Order: sequence, then C-alpha cells, then structure tokens
Amino acid sequence: MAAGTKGEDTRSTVLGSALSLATQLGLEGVTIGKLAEHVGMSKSGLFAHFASKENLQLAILDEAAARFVALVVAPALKKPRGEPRVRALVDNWLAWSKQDFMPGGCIFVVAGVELDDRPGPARDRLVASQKDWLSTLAGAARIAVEEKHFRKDLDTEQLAHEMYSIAIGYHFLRRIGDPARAERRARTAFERLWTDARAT
Amino acid sequence: MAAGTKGEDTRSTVLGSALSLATQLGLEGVTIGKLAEHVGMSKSGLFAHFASKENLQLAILDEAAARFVALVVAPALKKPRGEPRVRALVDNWLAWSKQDFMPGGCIFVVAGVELDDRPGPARDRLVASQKDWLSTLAGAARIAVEEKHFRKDLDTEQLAHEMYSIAIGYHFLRRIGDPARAERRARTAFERLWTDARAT
DNA sequence: TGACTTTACGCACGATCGTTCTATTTTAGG
DNA sequence: CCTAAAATAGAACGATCGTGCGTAAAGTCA
Repeated sequence: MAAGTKGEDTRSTVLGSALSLATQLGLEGVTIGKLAEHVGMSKSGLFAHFASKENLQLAILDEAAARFVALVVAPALKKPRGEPRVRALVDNWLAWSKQDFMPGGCIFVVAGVELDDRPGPARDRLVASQKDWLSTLAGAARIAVEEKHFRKDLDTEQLAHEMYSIAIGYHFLRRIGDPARAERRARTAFERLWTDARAT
Repeated sequence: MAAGTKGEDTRSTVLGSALSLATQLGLEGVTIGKLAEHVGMSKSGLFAHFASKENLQLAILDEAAARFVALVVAPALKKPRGEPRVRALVDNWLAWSKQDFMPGGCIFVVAGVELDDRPGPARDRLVASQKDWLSTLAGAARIAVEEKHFRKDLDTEQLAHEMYSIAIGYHFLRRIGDPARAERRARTAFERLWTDARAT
C-alpha cells in the first residue's frame, strides 16, 4: 500500500471499496452511508474527502482508469511491437474483468450503461477513457500492420470495434452461462479475427 | 391500444412508461414516486397495481420480453428458413435497440448489467430470456446449415455467441462515438461472420 | 338506476438519501 | 512537547424511498 499522509491513505482505501461497490451496485448505488459503513467510518467523515457525490463518482472513474492503465496497457507496452502486443492487450483485458477488486465485473461496462444517457462530467470522463482505449487498440493493430504481421489493407478501426465487441460480449455471456465456456468462445472469436487480419 | 378493463388499460400504460424510464434509469431507478408523477397518478394508486417494487420490475421484464418477441422474433419467423431468417433476426435486433419506447437503449442490456450479481426472480427471468434468445439464434443458424446456406461443420453456438457480442458491442459503441458509424461497423462484422459461415 | 366491485387517492410510517454544520480527536512540524 | 492543521465524528435538515391503511370516486352489470 502506497504511503502518504493519513488523509491520502484513507481516501485511497475508501476509493478501493467504492470501486468494488460500484461494480455491484452501479455508481449511483454507491451511497455515502453504505460506503461509510463498509469502511467503518462515519458518513460525514467520509464525505469530507469528496465534498459531493458527483466528485466521488469522478474519483472512482479516475481510480479505475489508473488501474486499467497499470494492469492492462502498461504491461502490454513492454511486449514486442505488432501482433504479440495486440495479443497481450487482449489477454490482460480478459483478465481485467475478473479482478478481485471488481466483483461485479468491469466497472467501465457498469458505468457505461449507467451514464450513457446522463450528460455531465462523469459521462464525459467515461466516454473519453473508452475512446482512448479504442484508439489504443487500433494503434496496436496499426503497428502490427507496419510490422507486416497483419495485412496492409486491414481496417484497424473496424478491427478495434470488433475486438471491443467480443470483449463486451464476453463480459455479458460469462454471467449468463458458464464463464469458462464464455471465455473459450471469446478467445475463439479473437483468433478468427486475427486469422482474418493476417490473411492477404 | 388494446382495450380491456380500466385497470388493465392503466396497468399497460404504466408499464409502457416504466419500461421507458427503466432504460434510462435502470430497474432500480424506476421509483414509484417518479413513475407516478410521470403518468399523472398518485403513488398509492399506482402502487396498488403491482403490490411491490419487485413485482413491478418483473412486470417490466415480462413486458419487454413480449415486445421483443413481437418486434424481433415473430416477424423473422415469417421469412424463409435459413440465412434469410438469420438476417431478418439481426435486422430486427438492430432496429430493436433504437425503438422510441426505449430511449435509454435495449432494456435487456441495462437490466443485464444491473441484475447480473443480484440473485432473485428478476435475475432469473432475465437470464432465462437471454438464454432463450441465444438458442433462438443458434437454432436459426442450425436451420441455415440444414438448408445448406451455411457450411456443415459450423459451430452454431459459437456463431450465436459472436452475433450476440457484435450486437452488444453495437449497443455500447453507438453511444460512445457516431451511431451511424457504429451501425456500419456492426453490419460489416455480421457480414464477415456470415461469409465465414458460408465458406466450406 | 341501484348495488357492488374495482380503481384511485390522501395520508402517514420508518428508513435512507445527500449535505451542512459544529465539535472533537488525531496527526504533523518546529 | 506544543501548537496549528488535518481528519473524523455527531447530530440534524429536508427530500425521497417503499409500503401500508382507510376512504372516496369510478366503473360494471342486474
């Protein structure tokens, strides 16, 4: 646990709990009362750290984005350019939605459904992060084209769109049926995607 | 508007509003007070129709399932067996999530994210409806194999999984970026899927 | 039309919501 | 150690939540 002043530490702890709760109850479902009870603080003591519920929600999204970069994007950037890096991104991505600190599944999916028709800073931040992620995926694919791992006329944005779809489908279907089977199907879908991307 | 007793009529009207609200605010976000104000009734008068909030949520899901069958499944069953029917299912499906009575997008996506970690009758009903839909998709694909439109060794359940993923991805991505572009990408993805299903 | 059932309303309840105050405790630095 | 600052707690607010109860209005059918 990263050390800092007392306030920073508790804020960080609270955000961890808040993130977990948000995946199960949604951003709106994370009430100050429930969160306070969950971390063993008073409502007002906890509230002082965020000044408003909207700020709390923004902080949750920022925390999630930071963890996503640390757990999914950054490690993949250490892999060789091209298809290996694309595969690493996807591997880390599939592992991401199974993280212990997100018992309700990927926070971005939960927040996406909740915020998509609720204009405001929270929605703006979420949309920005997802656009960013999509362009990261497309960028990795473009590099794979440069490295001649993928064919020259590949529509990298279309590929990013389809990878995004498979991942979101995985997130849903693993909760409807057998999770292991859903993961196998998702991986099969990715392989078919990449096979097609390689073909001349 | 289907006529019936007074009670049935208002109940039906209320359910329509409730369904719309649920797509924007989630099932939990449809409070008795907001819904009553929305249809111009008193809280208690409206509440009498459903006896509990959980019953209201179940009624919303049933209403949605009935409309889904009427708007997506039934019309497609009139199309010729095989690939035409598969395509009709997908066409209707894409139109479904743009219906005016669902301003917040497909209710099943919203409810899915909300209920997936909340055991109970509502979740059970939703999971059942989605499994049902998946097997309808797989069944249509299997018929297409029988009709020799799709290749004999096609994994129809895998195909259903991937179609489901593309549709859910479309639902998300149309709200992040340009909806028309998202639809074009989704349709491209479907075509690639079917091209692969046809190939020997 | 009269009798009866269905439907809707008004009111109240305890609980919880987000938020604001003030007071108290705990931490950090000279 | 002492003190200024930071962190937490307690209590209260108006609002809204889901849900009952008793009553008035509206619909239904002989």
